[in-house]
Amino acid sequence: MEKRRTECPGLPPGWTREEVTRKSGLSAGKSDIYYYSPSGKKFRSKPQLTRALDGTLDLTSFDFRTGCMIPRKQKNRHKLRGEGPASNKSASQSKLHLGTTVPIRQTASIFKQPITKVTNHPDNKVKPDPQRVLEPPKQVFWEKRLQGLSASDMAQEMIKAIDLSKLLQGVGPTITGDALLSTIACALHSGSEAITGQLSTGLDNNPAIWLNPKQPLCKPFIVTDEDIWQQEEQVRRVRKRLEEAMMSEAVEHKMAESEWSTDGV
DNA sequence: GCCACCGGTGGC
DNA sequence: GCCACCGGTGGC
Repeated sequence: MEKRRTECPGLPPGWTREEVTRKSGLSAGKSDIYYYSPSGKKFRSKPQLTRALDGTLDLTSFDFRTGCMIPRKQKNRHKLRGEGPASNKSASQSKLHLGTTVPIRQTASIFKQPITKVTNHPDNKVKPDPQRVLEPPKQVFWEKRLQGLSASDMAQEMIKAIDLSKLLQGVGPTITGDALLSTIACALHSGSEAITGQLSTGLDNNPAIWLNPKQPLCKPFIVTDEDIWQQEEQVRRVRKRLEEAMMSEAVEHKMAESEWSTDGV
């Protein structure tokens, strides 16, 4: 085989390595190694590659020819973390940097990579996940855009949030609002037993009183059938509004589509 | 003008 | 002597 282009395990997903065997001339039989970025740019040498991946990946221990990370030698146990195998520093210089050298990860493991399942089967191959490669980068703090938003129905009328304040009350002076919700959410997700709240009395006045760590920091409460029904009803109303909204949008979409098709092409 | 391909050489 | 790296060029 003269040309081989393969995914490279030492580089981020999307980068490929190619080995081209020289066919003629004095150097016939020798081969050249090329790397291709996900965008298709070709790289002919390690310095070129290093410049392209600068700040993304440390290629100190990257073997350009094989495409693998060279494992650090275990012989010299005094060698500092982050020092490449080609380090020319003398022992005394190394000592000066003891504890101040910022460790640099020597592998590409900060990137999500396909996993090779090792079996005895010789045809076993790495199967990259195309979905992950195609995943678009997220905008920084994109979640922030959702902050402070409230749901509203089609008539721009705000949908009232489910009101738990009457039913659930925190214990102690600071357990209100978000803190109350957090403590309940935490108990819901971390434990499997029934949530009863703190059963000890006098918690508001006596800071030394025994708290049950398995229960949220709220007063005992009873959820009635009426409470459950009210919540369900609220969810039903929201679902109905959503359904109506989606239906009307689908109708609009259909109309726009039919206009487009009758426009003539 | 681009680029695949091979030659030349500096550093080891 | 080897080879990583890069220059140069012929073919398109």
